Amino acid sequence: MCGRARCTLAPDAVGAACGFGDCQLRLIDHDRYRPSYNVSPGAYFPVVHYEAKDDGEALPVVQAMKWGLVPSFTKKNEKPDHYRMFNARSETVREKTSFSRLLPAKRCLVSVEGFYEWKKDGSKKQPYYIHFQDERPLVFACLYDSWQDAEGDTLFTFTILTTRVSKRLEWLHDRMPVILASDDATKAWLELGCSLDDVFRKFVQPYEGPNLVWYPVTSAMGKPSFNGPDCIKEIKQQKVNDISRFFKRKPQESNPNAATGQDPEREVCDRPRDVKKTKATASQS
DNA sequence: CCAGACGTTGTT
DNA sequence: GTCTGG
DNA sequence: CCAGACGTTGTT
DNA sequence: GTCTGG
Repeated sequence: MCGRARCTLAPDAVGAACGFGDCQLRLIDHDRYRPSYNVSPGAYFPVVHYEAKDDGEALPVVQAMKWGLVPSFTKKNEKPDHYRMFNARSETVREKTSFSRLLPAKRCLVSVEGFYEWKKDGSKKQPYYIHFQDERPLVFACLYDSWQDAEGDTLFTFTILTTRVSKRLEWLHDRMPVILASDDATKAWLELGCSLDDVFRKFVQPYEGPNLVWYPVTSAMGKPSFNGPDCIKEIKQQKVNDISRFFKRKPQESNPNAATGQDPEREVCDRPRDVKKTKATASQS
């Protein structure tokens, strides 16, 4: 889960989403970040974390890092593979040596407008765009690391924690990213005020809120080179899907919208078609 | 002790 | 770096 | 994650 | 099916 996303956020929006709306965060390597409607591992994202200073102080910064963890112990001559560790299972992240070593001091936050997930229907694949209804950015719990290449250049990379899927999204997939949807949650992940056990029990959980919504988008965005606002433009459902549904052996049992008669594949209807800001009723979870 | 691995996804 | 396997 | 390629021989 | 490239 979570191998593609939209991130066109400006640094101030990233800071605000991560709970630093009241201060100007220092930017590191920000020129490397290219806002995009279709980002995959290997691309730079604006990442929020605490930078340890020499005097012991730790100040929050927005640093451009590549999606797809390249651990510090990677061989210098090795070619970085950003697709090997772009996700980390939250259920096992404390046991896995590659990730557990990062938990004490390499936690970070990544903010995006939304992410993509492909619904598999036989041989057909239909991508969906998943986002907050009020267009508030999502914040993912992440871990980062740095690696020195053969030339001595330092590469900063991160991985997104995943968890089992929420009830509302289980018709689509069985995994989802760990979404930190409150300032308490982002602060707990970044600052670790309480114990790791507490953080995992309280905040590293599937996001179940009803304001996380979705709609189908063009399959053209499956091509990583396809970019622009058309990636998140809602499309009408294909007839092919209706036909394949007719021939399905079993009906969809775990569909939370079945009782309401709502089509789970077109969950959100009343959203603006473009990127303009709207006066949405902001709801917090 | 040293050597070697260190991951997630989905699909079957 | 740190854990597992031999 | 998805998309796209996936091969050898001989001859010029 | 399976590997590579983005």
